[in-house]
Amino acid sequence: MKIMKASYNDLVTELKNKEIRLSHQRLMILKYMNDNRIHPTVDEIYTHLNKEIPTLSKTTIYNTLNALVEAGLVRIVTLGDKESKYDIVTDDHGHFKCNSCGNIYDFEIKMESLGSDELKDFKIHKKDVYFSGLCPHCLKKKIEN
Amino acid sequence: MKIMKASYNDLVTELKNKEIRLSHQRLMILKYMNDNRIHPTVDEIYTHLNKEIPTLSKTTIYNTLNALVEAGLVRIVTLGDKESKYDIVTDDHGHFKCNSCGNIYDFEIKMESLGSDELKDFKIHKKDVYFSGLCPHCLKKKIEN
DNA sequence: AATATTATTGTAATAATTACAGGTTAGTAT
DNA sequence: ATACTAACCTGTAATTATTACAATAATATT
Repeated sequence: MKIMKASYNDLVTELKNKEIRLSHQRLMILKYMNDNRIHPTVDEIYTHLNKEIPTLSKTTIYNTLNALVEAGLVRIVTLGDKESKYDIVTDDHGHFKCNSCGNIYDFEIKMESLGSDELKDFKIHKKDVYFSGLCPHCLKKKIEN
Repeated sequence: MKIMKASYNDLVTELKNKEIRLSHQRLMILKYMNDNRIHPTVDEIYTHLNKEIPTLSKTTIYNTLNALVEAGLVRIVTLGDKESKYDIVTDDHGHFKCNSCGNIYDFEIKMESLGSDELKDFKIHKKDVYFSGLCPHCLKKKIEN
């Protein structure tokens, strides 16, 4: 997993490598994603960054995220909620969603072991593994009550 | 996988077991899901059934599907599209979505092999595996052109 | 520093899903 | 069979995430 958080300069380099033009908004969005590994929604990004950039528009966040997804720097996580979530960790890993608190937990997974004979003639571009249930924290709470 | 298609009477029994009241609409929707294993959207169900039940409302389809999901007779498949898809096969299996033709293919998968130490204290209710890429058919077309 | 290209912003449009109220139907008891 | 009650169906309106678009602003290059 891309656990290491990148420095500001690294982010600039990443964007340049992908031929994405630099802008204050884009860098702030990418920096937020890099510093806060919480699979944020557009709204969460907006709420947070709006304090620093009061003129920020949600459209910009959508546009930026779409560009980052296109460039492979960010992945969309669709866990059945209405709002899409965005993940800066693009290496293969699973997502667990707690149905009680809503938190999302990453977990490692051996994607190779998922190969299926039925798919031998398919070209697989993307593999997503989503689990859901109760996290240890909520499980404990539930037992106590 | 629940490959066997159920008879009409089986469907009636299934609903009664889950304490879902019988109605013409519900039975028709369930029958459609049972006969057409295409992971249909609400709109597809509506378009098809509207021929037989001209007064059918989309709200009814939403309500019915929500009830069926609640009862565990149907699963929602969220593959990044705007519209949700619904799957009557509730046994564990993976979904492959072709990015070219949009078709969804089921494939078997050993969900047990997906266990992760990191999740040993989690209560897992649901496991979803989504792949995407190109199906053999579209792959062949692409090579030819 | 000037210019051309691209990004940002705000508003308006789109579209999936849900809320709601009134008429209808299914299940049950008589 | 009939009547009754609770639940369902339907159509419209509301909600909400995302995209489209046009005018303004910022970025990169010469």
